Amino acid sequence: MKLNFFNTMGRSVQDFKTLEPGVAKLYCCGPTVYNYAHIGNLRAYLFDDILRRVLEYAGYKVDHVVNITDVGHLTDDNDEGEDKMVKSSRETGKSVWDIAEFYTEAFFKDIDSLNIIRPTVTPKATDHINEMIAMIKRLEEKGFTYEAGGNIYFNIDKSPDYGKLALRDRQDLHAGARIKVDSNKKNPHDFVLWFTRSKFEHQAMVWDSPWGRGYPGWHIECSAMSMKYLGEQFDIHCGGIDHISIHHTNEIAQSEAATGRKWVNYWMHNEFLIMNKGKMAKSSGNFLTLDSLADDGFSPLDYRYFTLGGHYRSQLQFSKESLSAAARARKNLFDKVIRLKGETNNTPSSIISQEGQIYIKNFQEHLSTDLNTPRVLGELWLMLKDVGLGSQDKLAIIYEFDKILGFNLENLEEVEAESLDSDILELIDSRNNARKEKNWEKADKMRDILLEKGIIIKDTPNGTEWTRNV
RNA sequence: GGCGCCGUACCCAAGUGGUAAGGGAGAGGUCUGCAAAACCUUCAUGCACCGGUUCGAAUCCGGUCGGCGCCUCCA
Repeated sequence: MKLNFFNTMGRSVQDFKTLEPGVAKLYCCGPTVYNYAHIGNLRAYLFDDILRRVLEYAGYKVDHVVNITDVGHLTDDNDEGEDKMVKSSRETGKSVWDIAEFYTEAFFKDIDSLNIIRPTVTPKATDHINEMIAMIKRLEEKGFTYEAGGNIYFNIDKSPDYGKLALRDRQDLHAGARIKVDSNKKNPHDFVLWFTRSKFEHQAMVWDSPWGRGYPGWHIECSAMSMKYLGEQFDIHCGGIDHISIHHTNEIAQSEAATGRKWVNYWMHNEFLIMNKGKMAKSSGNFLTLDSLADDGFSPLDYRYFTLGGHYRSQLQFSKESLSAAARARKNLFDKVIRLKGETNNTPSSIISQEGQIYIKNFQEHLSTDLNTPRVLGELWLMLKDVGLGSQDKLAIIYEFDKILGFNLENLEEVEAESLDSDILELIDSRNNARKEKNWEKADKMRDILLEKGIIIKDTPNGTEWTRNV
């Protein structure tokens, strides 16, 4: 299966070829673990998951690395801002290390509940300080750094093609548009590799280094850890669209300066989730977590379905209304799968018919054309409505699609008929007696009573069924 | 100030030169004592607006209006 992805480097859809045949090396920027991930953050990891699944579907062995940033960085846009980890620590009374551990666990819990396949490696920044120091030394030896005011800076004027990812000329850069430029910098866009003299007090995490006790700049961790786990060159680097101009630009500058050659072949960036006419952001309080969605009765898989309905490179409009639509669609899909399992005695076709193969072919085309998951969902519904297709074929095709969609439909089971309280069973019994007597008024009244107790009644030709009103 | 993206039905959202996918909601119907579920049918002569190119434009070009993002940590 041939894959084509939009590469931010070059801004075009390009054929995907790996450096090493059959192996795809993928690095995705991960979370800073000072707070819960909000659903906008999670959109990025859902995108990573689709990408990873498609690569595996296409036959690649995937080395998937996601960093855990447990070193704090700037909180916000004013000079009085403090380290995020320190801030969280102060507010909760826990140590920065406990904060990091707590939110790292929360992150894994979130991605597990979204059916995101765990990355092959999830390195923590604090476990790789030595690798970062080694890389800074390498840059220092090659003359890309300078020391000023106690900090070590990367000199972007030594990188001729600085800004190539962001498509910007140095001259166009308007530094300090919103913040004061660090007066230690030779070029306003130089960035810190190692801090020893932070303007922020109470830096809780510090390490010894050749330049003094301090802590690393933000960008260096991704360069150091990706190279450790994937090598000095690898295939794909992804992250949010906001990373293009600064973080990834700086990662490229320092990585290629260190090795003297091209670092990453494909750059893939996901767009933002938009809520209330603006991006979801922790700092503005304009954000929701998976848990807060659960409070409104949404399952994590509802959110997974929702994000699949939009293309990863388009902003996605979030609202309770749009999520409800996705939740409804997801439920309809699951119901349909359960019914198909019943009809086929849980036996999908081992060989899909000629007509069915068309859907598989379209499915693959949609994915190989820059991961068009909205079209995959469209294809799925067309297939399900196709009267010329047998149930066993449909089930087999669904399972094929689900390798990417990731709803774990093969293991989907009808909710076990839990034992009901005897008083509810009695109500159902007596309602059926009322129905036999054609006492509809009484029967309807009892149905209302059951509904109040959270039981939905369905009278089918095979008898009365009930489900819990979830 | 610089850079980038976007504007498609009630909502979400595909489609980037050949005559508007899909989902949700809504409407009508079959079935049912009624309901629910299921199934069927229906739902944009038009893609912000104005010009232009073309046999043909939601799609390309120019302009106008509106929205979002980045240039600061940030998915």
